[in-house]
Amino acid sequence: MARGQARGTVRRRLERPREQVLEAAMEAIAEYGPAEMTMAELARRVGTSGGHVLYYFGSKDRILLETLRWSEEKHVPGRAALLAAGGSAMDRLPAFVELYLPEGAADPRWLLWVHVWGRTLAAPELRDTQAELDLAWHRDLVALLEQGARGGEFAPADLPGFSVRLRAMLDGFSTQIVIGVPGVTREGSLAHAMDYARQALGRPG
Amino acid sequence: MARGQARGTVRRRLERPREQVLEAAMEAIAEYGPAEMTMAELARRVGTSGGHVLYYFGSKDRILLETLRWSEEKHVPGRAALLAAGGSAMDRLPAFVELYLPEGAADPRWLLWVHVWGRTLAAPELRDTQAELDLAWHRDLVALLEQGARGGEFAPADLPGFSVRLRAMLDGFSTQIVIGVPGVTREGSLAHAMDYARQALGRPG
DNA sequence: TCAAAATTTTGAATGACATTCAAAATGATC
DNA sequence: GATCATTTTGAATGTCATTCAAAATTTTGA
Repeated sequence: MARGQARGTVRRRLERPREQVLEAAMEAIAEYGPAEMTMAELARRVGTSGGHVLYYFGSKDRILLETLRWSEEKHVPGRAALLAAGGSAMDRLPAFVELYLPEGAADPRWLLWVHVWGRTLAAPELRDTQAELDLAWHRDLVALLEQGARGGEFAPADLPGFSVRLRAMLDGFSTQIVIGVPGVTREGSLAHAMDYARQALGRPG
Repeated sequence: MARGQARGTVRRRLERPREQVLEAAMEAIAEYGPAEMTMAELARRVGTSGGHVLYYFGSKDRILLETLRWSEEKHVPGRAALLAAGGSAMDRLPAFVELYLPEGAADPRWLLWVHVWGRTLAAPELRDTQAELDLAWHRDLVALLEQGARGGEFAPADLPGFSVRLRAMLDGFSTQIVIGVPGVTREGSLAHAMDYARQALGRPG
């Protein structure tokens, strides 16, 4: 996974340069958006030079991709807790969806997703990481659903298929939320998603 | 709608400059993608100067937005025919979905959608047109569904709500198709969408 | 038909950027 | 502590969208 950034070498000036840069990138993205975040500004924030940031990460695309990964990783514990919590899966599903959706318009994590989508054809090396991050959500959603199925909460169904469909729907809503389409909210999107989920997974009887 | 481009003035050099530019833009986007299409290249294609294209359209954002509109307009007749065709709405729904989805990876219409999403926060003037184009799909989908409901094909339900959910799902699939996520295809996405539709609109009885 | 007025068209700046790179600084190794 | 490897810098480079003043062309009104 790592690529030479962390192979045992000791750092000189910057403490945890990777962390620092990604954190600064996230802040800059929250302020300006991914396209408007410049190497110079990012360098200024971590107290180094633009050239150095690029020496370290290789390209702006890679910085943004690593920032997306870093931002996605923050959700892992929350999802794990949700999976471990026990109880009704259907009752936990809204919390899962809430983790998935953007916090609101201009949520930096989702700004990154949309930005990275737009860069993927030109920079196909972005694809693997996206697939990997997506798979993490898929796995955990399917795991949650399987808990529900095992517990008899809903009829045995094509759970992975449902996960694919639900996440596609959530991607659509998330896109609209993050770019600020008027009238599309986190709450409304959650309601839509749960409407679909209840219909698709409805009680066995 | 028009803004001074077409208020009765006679054109000089270029015949139908708007059409020509948008057509050329579409071709360039199909070849390079929206971000990589340069003003210089676009100008070359229509035999004018980069400065002129911008004099005419104001900004690259506006060109891309107008190109998206132009590209969307091509779907209007197809949708209208579908609505006028009569017969089972559920049977016509797949054709609607096929119109909605990208033709495949790198479909220029969908490259434009994704690109415009990414520009929307920085250029909020893009929002109205997006909403307008989206509304056209929504209206026609609801109209098709209402035909089905009137014909007793499915139980009376929240048709507009279903349209919102289905199109969110289709947006999610379309994004993945257009950026070339491996394994996500037009056919699979159609099947997913119809799976949802049948479940949500299933027979009254 | 012609001259002023209006519009279009050009192409050369401008200013922002990501990226590259050679040189300088710093740290590791023996 | 001298050599080697790595990191860091900051000044080019090259690519763009965008701007703008000047030139070309068309329209208008007599």
